[in-house]
This record gives sequence, structure tokens and C-alpha cells, in this order.
Amino acid sequence: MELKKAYEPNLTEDRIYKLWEKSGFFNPDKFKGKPFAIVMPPPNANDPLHIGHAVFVTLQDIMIRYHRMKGRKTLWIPGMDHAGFETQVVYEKKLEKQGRSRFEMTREQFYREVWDYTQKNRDVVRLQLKKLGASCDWSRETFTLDPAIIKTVYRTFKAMFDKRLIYRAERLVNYCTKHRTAFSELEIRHEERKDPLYYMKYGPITLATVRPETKFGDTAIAVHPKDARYRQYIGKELEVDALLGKRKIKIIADASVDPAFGTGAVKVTPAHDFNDFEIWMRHKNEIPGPLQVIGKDGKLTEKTGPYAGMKVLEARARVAEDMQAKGLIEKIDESYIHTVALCYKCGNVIEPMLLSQWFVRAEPLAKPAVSAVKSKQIRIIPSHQEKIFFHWMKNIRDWNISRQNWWGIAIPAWQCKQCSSWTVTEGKTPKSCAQCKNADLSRDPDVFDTWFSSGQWPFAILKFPNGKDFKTFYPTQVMETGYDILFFWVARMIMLGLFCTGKIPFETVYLHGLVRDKDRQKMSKSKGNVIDPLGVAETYGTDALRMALCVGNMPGQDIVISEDKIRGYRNFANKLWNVARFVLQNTQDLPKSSKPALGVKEKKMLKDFNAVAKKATALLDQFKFSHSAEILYHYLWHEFADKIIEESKPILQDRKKKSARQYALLLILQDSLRLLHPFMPFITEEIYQKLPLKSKKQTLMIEQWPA
RNA sequence: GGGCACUUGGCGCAGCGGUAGCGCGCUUCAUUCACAUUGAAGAGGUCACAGGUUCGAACCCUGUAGUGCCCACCA
Repeated sequence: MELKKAYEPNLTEDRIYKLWEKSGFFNPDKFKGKPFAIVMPPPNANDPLHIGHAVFVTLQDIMIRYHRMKGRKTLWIPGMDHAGFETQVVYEKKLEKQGRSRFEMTREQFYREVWDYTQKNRDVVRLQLKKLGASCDWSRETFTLDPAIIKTVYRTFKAMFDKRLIYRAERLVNYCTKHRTAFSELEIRHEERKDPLYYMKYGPITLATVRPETKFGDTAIAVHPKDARYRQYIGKELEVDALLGKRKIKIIADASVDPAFGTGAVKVTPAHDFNDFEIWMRHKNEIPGPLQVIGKDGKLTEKTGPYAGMKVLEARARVAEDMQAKGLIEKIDESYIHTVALCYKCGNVIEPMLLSQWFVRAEPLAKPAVSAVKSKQIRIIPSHQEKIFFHWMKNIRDWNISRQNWWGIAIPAWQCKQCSSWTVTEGKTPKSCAQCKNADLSRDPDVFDTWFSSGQWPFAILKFPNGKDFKTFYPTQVMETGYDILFFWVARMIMLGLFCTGKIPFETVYLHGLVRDKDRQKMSKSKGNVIDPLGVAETYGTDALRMALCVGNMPGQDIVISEDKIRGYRNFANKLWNVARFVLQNTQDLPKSSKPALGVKEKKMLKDFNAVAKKATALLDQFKFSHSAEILYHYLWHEFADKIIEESKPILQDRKKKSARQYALLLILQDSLRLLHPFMPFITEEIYQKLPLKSKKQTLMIEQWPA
């Protein structure tokens, strides 16, 4: 019964978490009730958790603990992500530091090393999630490379291939020459740049370009069909000085050309420009196809004579120089501003590359996803994010899911060496080509875009189609994640969930914001402004951290956090602790079984409390976690502690009145602990364990919600 | 170029039709009494700007400005 003067989280948190784990109540199996499930967004198994993870742990654990206390059969299912490309990049950086490179290793060796690395990180992340109080069911923890998950992904791939929702195509794709892989359009960043715009003479026609080095890949010159300046040339072939000697090039008319830009004439380089590729598609019969002059290494190919082997920028300067020397440059506009595409990871300029890849036909998947949200089957919080979702969905493009990486789920597709058609399986190596029965096949060396597999996560982790969990918990109730992955992940989960299971994957999407420091700066290691969640949890207690991440945290808006704020909630935890200390110390002589008649004042106190409990509950039901926490904070401190306890002091000295007051204080304390438990699980449990109650559950976690 | 938000006391945010609230900070006072990780009292806002709707607007509508974010194949 002896309570320390101040609450010391470090003396209680680990012990309390063990108590919960031992109780087995994280596992929903033995509970009845209506199911309530949240699939945890799996943290990457390549790095310790950062403060952003602490946000999702806090919000999801609040919902989970609340619904568990409400009597629902509650499942929070944890997992971890192999995080394909992300992890590969992290591991390659490690290799680099050791003076090694994956290109000196076999693919198998690399894979094995990354596997071990991620398994070690899983242990770290698991401990961190526990430290943050996550009440998830560890017996169901899943890794995104578990055989059952891969099997699901393969089954989906095959089903989509069979239904022609996945196709193989040679297309221009976004390619990073440093990472040597293609990306979807979501993985590229756009940046404004000022680059010289060269006006180059192609015979009688002058055209403007920022990329003279691609001129060797030109297959035509395009002008607007109605442009009087060039009408005489349309359909004709001109002989031009191509720097590598004379060369013939055809002039074509295409409406996409803007007569007002530059000279109104554009060189068509289908192998190295998205627009030009489209132009070629429209004029396939008139002009030659893509002519690749830049390789996957970002250097000019042997087709470029003296420029072969040069990197793009070097070649650009040299080509411009040489053309200028020949008098082929009319002028250079040095102040041209345009946007360039960059690799989101390394910032290198993305090189459009002609590659044969697997694509998901997006439109047929997007339609049902849009109607699911339109019809309110799925609700997105905050609701304005729905508009952003619709906007993206409306303009959705086919999705390149091939990645030229080593770390990831290998694509189960084999190409026939004879007829070059593709055979897709659910993972097994096929004996022969599905088309021509030839037995000589070679496997696609590529892996899936990680989002293709994580897009299937909710039903995969619940063991679709026949698993008990799938039948019990799917569709899940809430998907809580950051707004920054609305397209990457949430949209894909809705599309793939609907396609594979015919049902929505979740009923509500709650999107939280990015964590920023007190100067509104994004946290990053390079800025040195990161708050390590485990570090501050150690200093101020996990409960304080959770409150700091919850209060003032509005859906869809960035979260400003500072150590001052966390300290403030540490003070609150201490206040709660001392309230409990006061109540316990002053009610020791109240017999456990006594139920004294309450006076008018006590009745009023309880009535007020119940109103607060109701309000806090309603707010939780509306996903207003911040408000809910705030009114509880306010009640506990400024009503219960400042007013009720203060005015109770004299009454507790009064032999006649005291027992009714003692009883009321205990009741309010007890129920306050229940209300606060989802937000501050450790301290509330610690106090609960010390309450002198007649009937007590094994843990506060499964006590009944008081409103 | 298109879209989505935001603009309320020093800072961070609520409030979304009846003439402003919370937390932090600040000021003054108190202090061995559950808690100094404390208590009491207090200062501080023409709710970005301009119109409109309304008996009444921070809240609804229109426009303007600033800020932020997302999308986008302008050579």
C-alpha cells in the first residue's frame, strides 16, 4: 500500500507489460462479444521505431483498449514489413560502410544477409512496441515474407493475370540509374529546376530542347498540324547534320505539340521521353520506333560514337559544345524553368527507360474502390481526404509492379525461350510453357513492388480465404495510418481487398499527420531534431509520451511535439498518482464491503463524473481522441484534484460524514482509471492493482468501461 | 497547370450560427498540509482581409491575400 511520493514509470512499466502478456488477454480467442479488429501497419524491419510509429501505437492502442473494455472481441494484429526496396537501400548503405557491395555477392548471399538483418531488427522493434504499451496479440505476429503471405500474394498475382488485370508490356518507365530499378510514378519526386533550353538547328527547322544528348535517339520532328510555319514540311524527310554525319529525319504532325512553346517544333525521342513515346505510339506506321541511346547505367550507349560511355550530364555539355562549334545552336535560353523527376530516395534525376514490366490495370480496380467510399461503406477521417482520394483515383494510371531488386518477393512468372510467352503460377516452377509446351523457360528475375504485397495485407494476415481469423475479423473496423501513404497503401488495400475478397478491407480509415518539432520542422536525422520515442519514454514515461502524442493531434494534420509538451503530461501522470495516493491513504479505514449511503454532495459529484464519462466515451466513438483525452485530463486535475479533493479534506475528518465521502472518492478514482486506461495504460494499471476493491479483475485492461 | 487544406491571445491547438476556450509560456502571491512534476489569482485575442446571407457569423456564401501539402509526360 505504500506509494512513492512521485510516480516512477521505470519501476512499473516493464512489470506491468509482463502482467498483461501473462494474462493472455491480448489474444481475443477466449472473448465472446462482437469482433473489433485493427490490422497494425507493419513497421519496417530495417530500423528501430521513430516517433511516427509512436503516434500510430498510441492511437491504435487507445481504440483497442477502449473496445476491449467495452466488451468487444478485440484483435490488434501485429506484423512487420520486409520493406523491399527500402530495406535493400538501408542494407546496401551498411555494406558500403564496410567497403562491400552487393554486386560482389551472389543474389542468394545478399538475400540471406538481409534476411538475418531484418530478423534481428524484428526483435528490436517488437521490444519497442511493447515498451510503448501496444496491447497487440503477439501470438499472431506475422512477417510480410512468411510463406502463407507469399502464397496469398502469388495467388492474387495469378488471379489478376488470368483475368487480364495484370499484363506484361514494354513501356517507358521511371528508372533510377543509381538504384538500377524502375519505380511507379508515386515513387518519384518533382522538383523545379532552371536548365538551359537549347535551340538546335535541324536543317531548316529550329527546335528547342533541354536534352541535346538524346538527339541520337531522335526518330522524328513533330509540329502542330495547323502550324503554318511548318506545313510545307509535314510528311517530308529532311536531311540534317546529326553530329555523327548526315541523317534523314521525318517531319510529322501531332496535335500535342504546342505551337507557342519554343519554335513550335519538337524532336521526337521515343526511347527517352514520355511524351515522345506517346507521339510514336500515335505514328507507329510513319516513323521508326524507340532508339535507345542511354543505358541502364545512365551512360550513353555505343550508338553515340564518340559520346559513348559518357554520363548524361557530361554528354549534354559535350553535345551542346560540339553543335555550337558547328553553328548548329541558334541560341540558348539560360533562364528556362521546368520540373524534373527525381528518385524519391537518392534524388538523382529519373531516366525514362524502355523496359518490359508487369503492370496492373488500374481503372477496373479503382471503380469499385471509389464507390465503396462514395457509398460510405468506407469512411475516411478526416473527410476532406476523401476528395484527395477521389481525385487520385479518377486520374489513376496503370501500375508498374516490377522492381529490379534482390530483396523482395520474387515474381512467379516464367518466360518461354521459344515463343516468349509468359507462364504464371501460384509459386511452383512450371514444367513447360503454358502456350507452346516447350520446357525451356526462364524466370523473371524481378521482385514485386512492396506495395503490391502490402496492399493485400489486411486479408493476407487474417489468412484469406479459409482462415478462422478471416471469417471472424474481416472486414476489419479501422485502418489507422499516416495520410502520406493514402495512395501508396490505403488505396491499394481497398482496390486489392475488393478484388480478392469481394469485401472492403476496413470500415473506417483514420489518417494521422506527420510529426514535427516545435518549429514545425519535419523531423529528420540529418536535421538532428528527431525525438527518439523510446528515449523520451524512458525519461518521462510511456504514458506521458502517449498523452503528448494524443492531445492536440487532429486527423490529417501534422503533429507538433516537443519535450516541453511531454514533460507537461509527465506532470499529469504524477498528479494522477498523487490523487490516487491521497484517496488510498484516506480510505484505508473504509471496509471493503461497505456501501454507505451517499449525501447530496456525493451524489452531485458522481453525477458530474458520469457526465464527463459519457462525453469522453462519445468522443472516442467519434474518433476524437484528442478531445476525449483533454476532457479527462481537465476533469481529473481541475475538478477531482483541485476541487473535490480539496473540499473533501475537512469532511474526511468528520467521523459521521467521512465514509460516504470515502466511498465516493474511491468510486470516482476507480472509474477515472478505467476511462484513462486507453490513454495511459501503465500508470492506471499500476494504481488499479493497489485499489482495495471487493471484486477485482486480473487486470484493468479487461475491466468494464464505465459509460 | 490542376486539386486539397490552413490563417483564432507569445507558441501549439479547440470551437463550426447566439457576441471567444484549452494546454504551454507569462505576471503576482502562497508553500513543510496527496503532489513544487504544487496551489490561488491574473494579464493577454477588432477570430487574415473585403463583401454578402441572417434578428444575430470566428462559424454559412463569394472574392482577395498569405502559408502548407498533394497531383501533373510544358519539349
